[in-house]
Amino acid sequence: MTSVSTEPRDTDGPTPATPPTGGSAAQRERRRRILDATISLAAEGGFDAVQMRAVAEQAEVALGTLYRYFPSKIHLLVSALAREFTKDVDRSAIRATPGDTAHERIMYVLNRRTRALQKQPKLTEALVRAFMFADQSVTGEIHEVGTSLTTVIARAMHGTPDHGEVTEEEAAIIRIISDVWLSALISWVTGRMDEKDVEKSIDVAVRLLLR
Amino acid sequence: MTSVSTEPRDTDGPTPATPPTGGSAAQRERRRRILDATISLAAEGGFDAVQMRAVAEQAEVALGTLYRYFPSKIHLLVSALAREFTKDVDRSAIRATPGDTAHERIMYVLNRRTRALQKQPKLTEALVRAFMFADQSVTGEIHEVGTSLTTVIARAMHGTPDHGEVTEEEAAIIRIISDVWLSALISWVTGRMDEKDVEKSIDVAVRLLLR
DNA sequence: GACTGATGTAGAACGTGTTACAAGTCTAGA
DNA sequence: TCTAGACTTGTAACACGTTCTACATCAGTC
Repeated sequence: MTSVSTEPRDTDGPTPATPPTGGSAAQRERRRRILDATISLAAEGGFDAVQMRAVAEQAEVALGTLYRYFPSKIHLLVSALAREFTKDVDRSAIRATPGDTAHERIMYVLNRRTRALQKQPKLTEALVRAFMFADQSVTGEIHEVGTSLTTVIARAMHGTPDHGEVTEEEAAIIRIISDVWLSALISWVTGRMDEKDVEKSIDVAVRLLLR
Repeated sequence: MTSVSTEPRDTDGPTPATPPTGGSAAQRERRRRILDATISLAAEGGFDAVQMRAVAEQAEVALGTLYRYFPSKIHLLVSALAREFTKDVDRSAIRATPGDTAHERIMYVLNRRTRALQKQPKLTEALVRAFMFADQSVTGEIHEVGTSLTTVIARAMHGTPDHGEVTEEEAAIIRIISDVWLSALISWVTGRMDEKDVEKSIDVAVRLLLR
């Protein structure tokens, strides 16, 4: 499925590849349709239902075109995840997070997001599995997701939309919280934790880390 | 690759399936050969090189037999991981972990294991990716791995081979440390962290959690 | 308006995980 | 020893991610 060993393989220069912005209007439109189709299929049937032929058909592009835009299924799903997360970041920039303490605010933000994901279990399963399965070639998209998450938590920590300077220590804490959140999400997706467990495990982590 | 939706599919009763113990001597032997072949192929070429036909050939069993023992590639790899981890647990039971503080002892244990994994990057990549990609049907094997890790950390925390009663709080801390360790391992496998980063991120987590 | 290179389309083809099947082999019990 | 049933084997077939190829279309340039 993934081949780390092969060379860059693409000798052609100007592939639209992945950038969300840039390209003609028609291209941005196609990209949007592809990601919409991905989300829609994932929401219905999870990871397995996101079949490249099905995505291409629903997005009304040829299979080759799909692969020109997203070089693999994993890229596709992680890009979809990145797009969704970016929306959240934009929202979180609008106003301050409610809550009196950093703990409360972080829990507010993460729980809100967790519940949103839990409303669409299939979609979440698809996105989380893809994220976890991603290899080296997906570094860019993964990083984008990580940055979104970090930004949102940092904002919640400080309680203001402007993400000021975070100290080394704060950055470390945020990273750990992200790790725990993702792990919990995986456990939930794979049925090893229920919704309560997820909230509790994050709550414990935040409490231990912020004391 | 994975289908959660299908029925149990096996109507026959006495499948050897997965249990490491039980079955005839020949069966235990076959199981061992299969896991050995898996590890060997993974060590050479990582996840992609563990091809079911190749495993079957190297283990000198038919493809159908391989699937009777391990119902999917993911089961196979996670079982291999579980076997390796179990060995570690057995070793850790033999004598007390060196180190004067819980922090030191935990770092000792995790770093030792981390370095062992880093010596075989391809193998680690294969095992970690499989672990992360596992779905509901692999719960049993995953749990086995989680238990091993928890046990080892608990022992290190207390400094004695006998894992006495762990408090709720300790259990929570151990879980978080496991999460961070796994996340770091993934980041390392996918080239987003180097070896130093892995150690540091765990060190920070342990320090923050044990203070 | 014709030419050219990039982009898109349709569909075949290939590789690997997984399943299905027919026939051989081994084991326990009569 | 013979037989029934489970277990193995070898092999074909299928599904889906991915690649490849031949042709159509479109945008920009002369």
